[in-house]
Amino acid sequence: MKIMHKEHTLTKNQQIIFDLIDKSPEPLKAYSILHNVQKKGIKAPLQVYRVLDKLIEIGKIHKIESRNAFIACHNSSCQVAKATAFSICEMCEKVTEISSAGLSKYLANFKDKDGMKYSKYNLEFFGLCKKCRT
Amino acid sequence: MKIMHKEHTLTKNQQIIFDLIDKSPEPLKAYSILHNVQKKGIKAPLQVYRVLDKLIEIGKIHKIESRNAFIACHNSSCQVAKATAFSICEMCEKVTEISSAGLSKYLANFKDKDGMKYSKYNLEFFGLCKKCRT
DNA sequence: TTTAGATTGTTATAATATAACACCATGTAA
DNA sequence: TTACATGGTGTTATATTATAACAATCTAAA
Ligand SMILES: [Zn+2]
Ligand SMILES: [Zn+2]
Ligand SMILES: [Zn+2]
Ligand SMILES: [Zn+2]
Repeated sequence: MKIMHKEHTLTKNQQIIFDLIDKSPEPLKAYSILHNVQKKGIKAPLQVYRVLDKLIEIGKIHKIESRNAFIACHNSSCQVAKATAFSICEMCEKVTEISSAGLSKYLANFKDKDGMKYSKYNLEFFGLCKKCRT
Repeated sequence: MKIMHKEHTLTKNQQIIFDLIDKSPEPLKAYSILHNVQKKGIKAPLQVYRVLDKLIEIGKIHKIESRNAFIACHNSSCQVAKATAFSICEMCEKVTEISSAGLSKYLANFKDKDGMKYSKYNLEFFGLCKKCRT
């Protein structure tokens, strides 16, 4: 199976915003991104949201729905399928993308009561991270 | 194990808003709720959001995070644990709460690479519903 | 070169959600 | 009874998140 999502050539705006998200240790919110790229010429919310939409579409970033925040993808298996899973610490808000072959296989093969399968899903686990548990 | 979440006595505002959500065939958005209860004396967004927060806390409703919408719970097993799963039709936006012992068991027992388990999670499956597939 | 598609820049506005503060009802303890 | 704690309410204002609409520009293929 050919993987092509990493091969997209990003435009200037896309590269600027992706770099910012990619080097961030935590998910970034849209207006925080805007604030950080204004000095690079990206001045309006819509410019940010358009780039975010595109980066999501090509699998370079994901949206953490429960937080309205965006994180770079570091999981080569989830990008085409848009099948994502995260753990979220409710204390410090640390977010980690889960890369588990077992989990993705289970979910991709899950059938609802009508026998319907779903290749696209988003799963968010909530708890306390290692640091916050101690 | 004693189940107590259904036993909450709702206040007037809580009952009004829960009834509205409960009888809706589709998830409702906060401002749509507001619009529909203004004739009953609930006039401000904050009154709605406070009730929504409480109803979520006691397990009577869930939030569909990817849609910013609220749906009544019809699943007796998910309310204490706040472990929820939904299927969402990307065509008609129909949302169904998934009640699968196998799925909830699998997710409750899932361990991440640090061996961490999560009793709280939210899963949203995306696809086409039966009607939209044909 | 022409054309179609994608991207950009811009202003304005819509939609979603919370802060802050005063007031009220109910239950419990002194 | 009084005092206090808790949770719910009403209200105004504001913060945060996201999209509409339109014109201009760039890029790659035919
Ligand atoms: Zn990913
Ligand atoms: Zn933590
Ligand atoms: Zn439920
Ligand atoms: Zn449908």
